[in-house]
Amino acid sequence: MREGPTITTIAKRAGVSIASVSRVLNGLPTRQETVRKVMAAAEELGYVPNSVARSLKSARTNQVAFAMADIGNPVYLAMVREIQPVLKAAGYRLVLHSTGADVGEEIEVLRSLGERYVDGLILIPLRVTDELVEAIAAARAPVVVIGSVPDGLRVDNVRTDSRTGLRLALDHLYALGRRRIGFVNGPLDTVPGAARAGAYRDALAALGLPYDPDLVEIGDFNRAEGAAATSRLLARAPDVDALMCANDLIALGALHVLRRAGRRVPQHVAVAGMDDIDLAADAWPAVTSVSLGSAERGRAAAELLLDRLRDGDREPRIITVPPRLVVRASTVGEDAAPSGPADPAVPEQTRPGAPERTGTRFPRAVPERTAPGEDVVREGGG
Amino acid sequence: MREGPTITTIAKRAGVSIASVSRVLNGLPTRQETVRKVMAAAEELGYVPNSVARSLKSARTNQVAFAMADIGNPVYLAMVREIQPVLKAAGYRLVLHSTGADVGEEIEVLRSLGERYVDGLILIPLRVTDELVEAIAAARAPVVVIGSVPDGLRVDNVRTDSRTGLRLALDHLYALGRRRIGFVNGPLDTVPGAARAGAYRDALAALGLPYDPDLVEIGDFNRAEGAAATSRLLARAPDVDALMCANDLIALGALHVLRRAGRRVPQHVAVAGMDDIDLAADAWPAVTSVSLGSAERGRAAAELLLDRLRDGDREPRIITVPPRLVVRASTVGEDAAPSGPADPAVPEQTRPGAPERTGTRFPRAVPERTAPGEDVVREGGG
DNA sequence: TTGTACGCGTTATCAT
DNA sequence: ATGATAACGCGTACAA
Repeated sequence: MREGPTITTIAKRAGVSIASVSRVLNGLPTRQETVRKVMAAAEELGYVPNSVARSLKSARTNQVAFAMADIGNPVYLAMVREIQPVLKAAGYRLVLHSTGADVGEEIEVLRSLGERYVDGLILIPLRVTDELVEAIAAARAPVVVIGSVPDGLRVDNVRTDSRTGLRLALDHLYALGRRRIGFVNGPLDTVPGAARAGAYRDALAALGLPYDPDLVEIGDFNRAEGAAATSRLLARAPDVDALMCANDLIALGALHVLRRAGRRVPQHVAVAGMDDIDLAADAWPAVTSVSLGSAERGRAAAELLLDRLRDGDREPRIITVPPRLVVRASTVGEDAAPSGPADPAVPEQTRPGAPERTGTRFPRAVPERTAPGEDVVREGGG
Repeated sequence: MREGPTITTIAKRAGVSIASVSRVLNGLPTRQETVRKVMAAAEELGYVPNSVARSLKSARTNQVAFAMADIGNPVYLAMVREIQPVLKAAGYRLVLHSTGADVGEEIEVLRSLGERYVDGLILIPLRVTDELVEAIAAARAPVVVIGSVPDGLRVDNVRTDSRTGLRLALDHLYALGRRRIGFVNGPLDTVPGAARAGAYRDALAALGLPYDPDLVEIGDFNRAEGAAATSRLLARAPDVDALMCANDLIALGALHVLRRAGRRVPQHVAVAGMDDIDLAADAWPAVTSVSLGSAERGRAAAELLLDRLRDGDREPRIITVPPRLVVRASTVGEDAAPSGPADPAVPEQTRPGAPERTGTRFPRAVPERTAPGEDVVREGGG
């Protein structure tokens, strides 16, 4: 782990000037003999250009930051998995920031852009305060925000339409005959929480259903809190026949509680979630979910940022990823003998677009049929 | 997004030299009046020190890289979640590399350390080739390797003992009366795959059980391949009464296949996995798993690296995280009435150490009993 | 106490 | 074609 060689080292070794070394290394026109000597010296010394010095000179770091609340969240994880390869292909490294859903930390990340350690930032805030908006506007490097931001904030933006998404799910539940549709939401002071609360009311109104406060509960956007909130809701509204969950983790918690309470899903209570995370498809029964295109949003954000890094002066752009309802067993599953042969599997449907992914990642090679929805045939086995 | 101010800008504004600005900003003894002027100017201009220039001067970047196969893998994810806050607390940023389990990419990351964009690297290779070992030895920055490396390689190292871990699980299965214990392993050309293959044979021998090739199948370390491999194994050895899976994802795939095949878990076939990922505890039935301390290993690696960054000359250190068997319903679950009141919950046990985590993350506030293992009382309901 | 000047490693400009 | 030299922004001896 000795000191690394610099162009100066190479210059001495090759008996030329540092300028020549630089030219050779950068492929600028140089005499063959010089090229040979420099390359040889560089090879022998195991030269690797110092990216810090290069950054200082070029004012570019080839690094991009991604800041989200917690990488443990499947939605953010799905985004990172898309963002990383896109950036990598473009020659950028990824710096990860976990803000713990703390606005202060998000603002701190935005301020830190002044340190110039990255060329840009992809930010996905949970709560959008005035202070955050100011920080975004004052950012010293290009920023792409995933999520809704106030109109007038000139920033590249990737969003989805969770209102329409929730509407898709409620229409689906209604079409199945459900009329007592509960709603387990996340905190109202978060952007998604607030949006989904409004969307729920609107959707009910559009369907001609009354808004019943007893049918609404709030917990955090995770499985444990989702379970707790569902318990409270069940206690207050025992006649609920469907549960709309503000995200899939909440839905998984709901499934757990419903099973414990002896309620069959979907026979007694249909369950739908949002985000279409992998676990939703793998759950038992598989969870009907509104895909908000996490992966697509991640990719779009990365590409938007890369584009902006090429042309810093273009107008801010907004990309909207449409929601899709992915229907699975938790809303349309059917009864079956506990160990008997599978009933006709319920095909997974995607609306409104064409199906882009399946509810399961099992290869065709598996002998057993692994069509989505099959698990439901065992769910109610009692 | 105008050009950021530098110390030169501030110097002019405050009417002092750049040296004075630097002194003030670094808290060196300076006249009060000068301090005031400089701070005022810096404040007005919104000065933020340029980390690139600082790095060039100090030869430290305050960045650390973490390279693993795929952040989507729950084990690596658990590590990142531990590593990130530890590094952050020490003032380091995290640069993420996904190598896709490609040795070439891992070597590339090691070589790139010569670019000096990070102060150190935490690497978790899946396959350890001679070339990789050479690259580690020749690394231009401190490296901490998670996983087993050849003796004699002088590098900070965090490992676990998956052989003993697998032994714990097999002893457990044997104690439960299982004698036809199958093994669903990952690729043999990976370090964990090879180690576990040997451990399986050794453990069988120690227990006085014969080694039966029909009881062994190999797939990749994921759910889909685990399911496929399990299917093949079931076809070849229908009398299998226990399945040891080389990791939890494989175990989840096995659960799926067993359910489809009408085999009850654990009544007909007991299932055990490795890694103790969150999904193991949340599965249905909850999966008995050998914890290899992913989080602990991540934290240990981060701390080892930080320590090394403070003292680059100390001897390489090896930290071994002991495996623990976490017993859950997939091996010790019992029958119960499908919808009746819960049987005495099977307590989650941890061996050999004391229990450090529970099999569920539901809060006590949840009305229903949420003791670990409770799911098993409903599992066999058929 | 403060200012000048140099170096970190690279790229780019300008003579030669 | 090549070499000397000036930036990039910061920290720090050294001189004043």
